[in-house]
Amino acid sequence: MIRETLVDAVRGALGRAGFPEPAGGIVLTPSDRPEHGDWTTNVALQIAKPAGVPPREAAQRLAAELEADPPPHLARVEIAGPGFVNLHLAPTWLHDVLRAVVARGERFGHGEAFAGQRINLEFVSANPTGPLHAGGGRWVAVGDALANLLAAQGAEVHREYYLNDAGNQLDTFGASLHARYRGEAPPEDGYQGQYLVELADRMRAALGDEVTEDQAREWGYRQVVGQIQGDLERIGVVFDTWFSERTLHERGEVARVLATLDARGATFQQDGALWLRATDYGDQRDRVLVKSDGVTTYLCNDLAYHEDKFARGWTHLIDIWGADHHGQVKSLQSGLEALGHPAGEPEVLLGQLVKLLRGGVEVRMSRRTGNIVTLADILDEVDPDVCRLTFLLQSIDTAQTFDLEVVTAQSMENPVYYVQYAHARIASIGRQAASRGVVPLPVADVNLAPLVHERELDLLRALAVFPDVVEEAAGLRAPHRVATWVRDFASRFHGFYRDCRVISDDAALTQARLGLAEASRIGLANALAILGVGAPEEMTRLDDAETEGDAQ
RNA sequence: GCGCUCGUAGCUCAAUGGAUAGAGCAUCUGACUACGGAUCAGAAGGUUGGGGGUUCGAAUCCCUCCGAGCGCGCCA
Repeated sequence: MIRETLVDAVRGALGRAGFPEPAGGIVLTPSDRPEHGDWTTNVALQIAKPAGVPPREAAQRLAAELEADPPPHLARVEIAGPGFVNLHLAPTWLHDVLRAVVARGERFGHGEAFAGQRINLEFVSANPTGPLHAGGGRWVAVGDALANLLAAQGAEVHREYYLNDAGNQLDTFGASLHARYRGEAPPEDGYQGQYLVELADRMRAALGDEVTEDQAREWGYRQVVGQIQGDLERIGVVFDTWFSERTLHERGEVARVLATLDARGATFQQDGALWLRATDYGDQRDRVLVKSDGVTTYLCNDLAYHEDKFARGWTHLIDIWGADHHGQVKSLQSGLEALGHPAGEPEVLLGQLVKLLRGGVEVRMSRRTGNIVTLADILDEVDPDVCRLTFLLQSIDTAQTFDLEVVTAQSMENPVYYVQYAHARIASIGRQAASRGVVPLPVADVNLAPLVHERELDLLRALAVFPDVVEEAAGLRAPHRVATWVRDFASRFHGFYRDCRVISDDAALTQARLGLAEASRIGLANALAILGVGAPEEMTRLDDAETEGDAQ
C-alpha cells in the first residue's frame, strides 16, 4: 500500500542524503489536515541531533532527495514547523484507496498483526447468584468488541465466562433462596434482592413444597445462569465456553496446581496454612493458598483455572476485570509465573466502574439492600445497539457515568442513530439508483478521476486511516477507538451527502460517486461489525415512530 | 498509612511524545422546491487540577502537592 511505498521513498532519501535511519524507524503519520500534507514524517527531527545537522536543514536535504526521485502520486514536498516533512499527494492516491477498500470488502480494515495467536478472552464472569447488573453491561460490550477486534487482526479468539459455582457465595445464595422459599427473610449477609422472592415462587411451582436447601441452591443456580445467558442473548453476545469452577475440583486440577507449586518451591507453611511466595514475583505480600481449615482460597482455585486455560492450548490469556479487583492482579500473575508461565499472564484489563444516575442522582447498588438496576432493565427500554455503543464510546480507563434518563428518554440523540443513519442513507442511494435504472459498474472499471471535491477526498482520507485505527485499537485493547472513528466517519459522510449529489445527469460522476458510496458503506459496516452494532439498510423515520407512539 | 487508577470546554468524553488540544450535548446564528432534515454550515466556549523537571517538542514521561474513585482478609 501507499504507506510502504512512501516509507521506502523516505528511507531511500535518507540514504542518499547521507543520514542514518532513526532508531524509532521511519514513521509516517497520516494527517487529515490537508494543509499538513497527506502524510508527514518527523525523521528530520529525530536524526538532527545524532547527525549534527539542524532539523530544518536535514528536512531540506530530505525534501530535495524526495523531489529528485519522487514516489508515485507525490505532488509536492513541504518543510513545516520545526522540521516536519509533509508529503502532499495527488488525489489519485485516494482513488487507489477506494479501489482497495472495495476489493477487500468485508476484510477491509482487517490485518494480520496477531496472526497465529490463540487468545482466551475472559470477561463478565459475574457470580451466578443474581441477574447481570447494568454496570456489568460495560464489560459485555467491551469484551465482545475486543474479541472482534483481536480476531480482525488475525488472532483466534475464544470468549469465556467463568462461573464461580464452588464457593460460599453460592451457598449464601442457596440459603437466601431457601429462606425466601420458607417465607423468611434471608440471612443478614445474604442476598436481599426482590428477585429471590420471585425465584422462590417459581421454584415452589416447579419443585413443590419439600425442597431442601441443597436442591434450592442447585435449582436456583441453573435458573440464574439461564437468565444471564438470556440477557446476553438479548444483547447479542455468545460465549464459546461457560467454565464451571466445580470441574476444577472434580478433576483434581486444584490439587495438581498445589503439587506443582510445592515441587517448584514456591510455597511454605505458616500458622497452619499453606502460602504462595508471591513476594518472590513482585507481589506486595505473600498469599494464602490453603487455609488452616484445609479449604483452598479463591486465588488458589483461580490459579488452577488459568492453568487450565493454558492446558487447553491458549497461548495468551486476557481477563477483563472491574477496577475494584485490581488488588488481585499481581497475586494471580505471581502464581502463574511460579507455575512456569511467562510473566504478565494473564494480561488483565482493568476497567473503571460505571456510575449509574437516575434523574441526576446516583443509584447506589448493594447486595445488602438488594437495590439493583439490571442489564435487562436497560434492555427493556433501549435498543441493544444503543446500549452497546454507549458503553463503547468511552475508554475503559475512565469511570463512566451512565445516566439512565439520558440513555432512555433521549435515545433518539444517541450517536448510534447518527452512525446507522449514514449506513441506511447509502442503502437508500442504492435503492434510488435502482429505481432510476442506474446500474453501478464494478469499481475496477470506473474512472475515479471525477472525485476531486474536498468532501470526497475527506471521506477517502478517513477510509485510508481505518486499517491503522483497527490495528492500533487492537494493540491498545481499546475498542473505543473504533467507535470514535466510526462516529467521525459518519459525520464526514453526512457532509459529503449534503454537498455532493450522488445520482445526477453526469453519468461518469454518478458512477464514481456510487463507487465512493460503496466504499463508505464497507467502512461503516466493518467498523460497526467490530463493535457488534447493527448496520441497518433502512431505519424507521423519526416522525413515523412518533406518530406510531402517539397512536398507542 | 501503603498501593492501583483517574483529573481536559458549562455537561459527557476524544487526542501512537508532535504542528493551532478535538467531537457530541447544551447555548447562539444560518442552510434544502434536490438521492431520507435522525442532516449540514458557522459562532462562542480551555492556564489540559497547581508547581517543578526531562525533551527540538509534554494533556501524554518523571518528581511533588491538591482532589476524586477503588483496593489493602486464613472473604469470594
